[in-house]
Amino acid sequence: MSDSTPKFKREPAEHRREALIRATLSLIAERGVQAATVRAIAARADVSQGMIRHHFSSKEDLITAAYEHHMDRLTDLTSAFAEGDCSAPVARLAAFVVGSLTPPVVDAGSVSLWAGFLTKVHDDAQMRESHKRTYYNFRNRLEALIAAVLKDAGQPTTAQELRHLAIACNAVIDGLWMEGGVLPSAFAPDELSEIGIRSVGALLGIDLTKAGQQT
Amino acid sequence: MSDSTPKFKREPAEHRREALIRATLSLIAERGVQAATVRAIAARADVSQGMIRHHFSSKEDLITAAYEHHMDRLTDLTSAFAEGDCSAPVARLAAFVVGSLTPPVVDAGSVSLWAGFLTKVHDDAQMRESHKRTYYNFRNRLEALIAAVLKDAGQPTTAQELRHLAIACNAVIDGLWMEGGVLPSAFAPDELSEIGIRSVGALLGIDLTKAGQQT
DNA sequence: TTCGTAATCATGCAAGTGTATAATTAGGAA
DNA sequence: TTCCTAATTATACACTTGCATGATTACGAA
Repeated sequence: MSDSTPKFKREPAEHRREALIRATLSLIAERGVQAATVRAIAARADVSQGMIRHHFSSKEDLITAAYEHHMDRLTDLTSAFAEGDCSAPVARLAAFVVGSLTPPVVDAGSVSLWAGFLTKVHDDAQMRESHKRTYYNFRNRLEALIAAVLKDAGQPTTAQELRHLAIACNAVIDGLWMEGGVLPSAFAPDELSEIGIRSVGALLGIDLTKAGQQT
Repeated sequence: MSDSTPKFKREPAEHRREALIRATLSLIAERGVQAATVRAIAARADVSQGMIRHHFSSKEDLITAAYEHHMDRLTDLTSAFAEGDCSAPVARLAAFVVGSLTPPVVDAGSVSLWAGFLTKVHDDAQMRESHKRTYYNFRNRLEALIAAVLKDAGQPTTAQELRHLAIACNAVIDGLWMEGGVLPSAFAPDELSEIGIRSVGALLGIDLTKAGQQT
């Protein structure tokens, strides 16, 4: 039997894993967690449903992997703003804030995705660990930026004070990010990032508005 | 056929609805949204599963009703703090913030519940409307408290400025509330409310720490 | 070329889902 | 008391879910 066209193609395991994760994320972002069924994911990735169990130990495992991928991407996306050519600490912090509060980081699908995963954090230990990791990852980057800004401004701070400031700034950013994603119509364009810049500035006692505008 | 004990009792419709909503909320808070099945809810409410369709047009309808009930309760719980015997605006605002950031408002089940509902906001119009209502309800109460504080302090403000401050304060509170519920071990007792008090104070340019301690 | 094997697919299964339906029955009205 | 009706239950149905199984098949190694 001479086959003309192969019925399927063998891919490196890593490619397949990525494809399945991408399919999962797009599905959840569009139609919610409950829409991410084994069959739907396989269909979107253009593979048979058996592939999920072959490349992941369970569907839950895939979901967890997708969550980590998504959160890491969000953090990276935000950090990329701060890593720009601007060298002054205030400018980098301002860029970080603006990056967190504008598309594509602020996005309905992203928030919905995040909320869906949050529900699993409650009873899944692995998920909780994953959330903890990404939370601290983001907050620690923020704390480092804040420390640099304060040092640059000649404002001495204790470690505890710094920690509190990072927690507070993180909270404003998270809160604004969330509402911006859920109720985009409730805010004017650039309103969120403007509020973010001013709020973080107020929390630190430093004016970030000039640094924020130049971005 | 002489019946000794009745096989069931007839209850006013409102009682049954409340019982079903309570059962739904406790179930979701404990084991997540996906655990809130028709059968599980009925079992917890000690009724047959047919009751759900009899008192609500669908399971989704029950879920929505439960969501509204929960969010209204959270807002009421928080507002109750501000309505205390303290008459000074700063004290009332401080009490509002502390109330938002301590149990029972800060609670793992509450946050998980809220996150579960948030995923539905994305594609269910009725849910989105409900979320919008509760969000504005909370934010407007906060804005009123802020306005009173600023007026009391003799700080004139424009409407837009007031709006921005309310959005920002709301964001910090939301962010802190969320992380406190999800990662309770990440914060010392009273650390959240302390950060909240200081942050809101910094945003408004007013010291709330004295007013916060007395609560 | 031949062949082994791991990747891939097609199919089936048991459990659980929301909903529909008809049979019961409590409790007030006549 | 006797009925009537709406609240309540019990059961069944059609469908979806995640997972397991065994048959295929691509593709590198020998």
